[in-house]
Amino acid sequence: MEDLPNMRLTTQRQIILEELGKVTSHPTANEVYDMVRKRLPRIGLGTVYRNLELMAESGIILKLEVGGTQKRFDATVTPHYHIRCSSCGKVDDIDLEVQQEINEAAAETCNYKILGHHIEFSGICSECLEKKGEKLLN
Amino acid sequence: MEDLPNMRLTTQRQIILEELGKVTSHPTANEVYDMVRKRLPRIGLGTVYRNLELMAESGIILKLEVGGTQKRFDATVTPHYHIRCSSCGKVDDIDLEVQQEINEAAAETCNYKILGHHIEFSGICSECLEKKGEKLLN
DNA sequence: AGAAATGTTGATAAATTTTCTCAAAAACTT
DNA sequence: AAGTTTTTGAGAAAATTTATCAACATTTCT
Repeated sequence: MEDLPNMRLTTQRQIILEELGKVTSHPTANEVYDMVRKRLPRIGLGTVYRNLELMAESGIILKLEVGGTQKRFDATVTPHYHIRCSSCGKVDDIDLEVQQEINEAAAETCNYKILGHHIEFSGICSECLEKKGEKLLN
Repeated sequence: MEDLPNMRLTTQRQIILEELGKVTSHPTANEVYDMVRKRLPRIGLGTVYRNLELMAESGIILKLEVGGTQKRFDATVTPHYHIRCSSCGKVDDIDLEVQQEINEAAAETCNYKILGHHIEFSGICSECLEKKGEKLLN
């Protein structure tokens, strides 16, 4: 938690951040590990986990705890929603305006202090729709 | 997947369903296991996982893949939203009307076939707010 | 009712994902 | 450049979930 005093900019951190910034998918820690390993073959998986977690805590990146068993990470920190393919599990951004007003609506219905919200759509991506079409033709 | 032909109503299934129906929290598989074990001490954790999964697939209960590392289950299958305490991790229902119209809005912005959506609010529950207050006083 | 077929359980092993430990290495300070 | 603090990599360990399978239970078929 207390990582603001002396958070060092190591090669590992730079490259993790760069690689995450390159993709619009929302890779899991293990996928980031694979991406980073091409440039830093000796990096440890623990280092990737540790730094993704630290960066998420300090707000540099976003940690998505969406459907599926694994956490996913996103270099885009401006608020936006996601859609997850129920068939293949991939997660895309969805370009829908953020509805700040529902936070107030929510605050009235419960005694939580509301911090924010996230909307996750579920659907079938175009690739999987095509595959299903193929199957139906056979 | 193919569980419609002859899905038997065993004692284990009945009790899992009953215990899940008793609570408004959204217990994890392990919490359900603890609840059920008081009545069926010899039940296996695998049986609980297996049946929660089967019931979720057949639509009898809801599987929530909300924040946090564990899956949670809900005996209420009518659509509703959730709020998760960022401090203690518990999940409550939130009584906000379901916004069906955002599905159409989402459909226009991407080429997925939209199946649905879920909103997860994050906040601090009243218990945790109190605890924080106590800490500040010390 | 008894035999055969099918479905389920509990126990355990295994897989998956994430976190922890710690000596060595790297990055900052002075 | 020596001292201090932070980070790394490697591996062990923890936590959660899924798979395996023989024994048991339920249903179906004579």
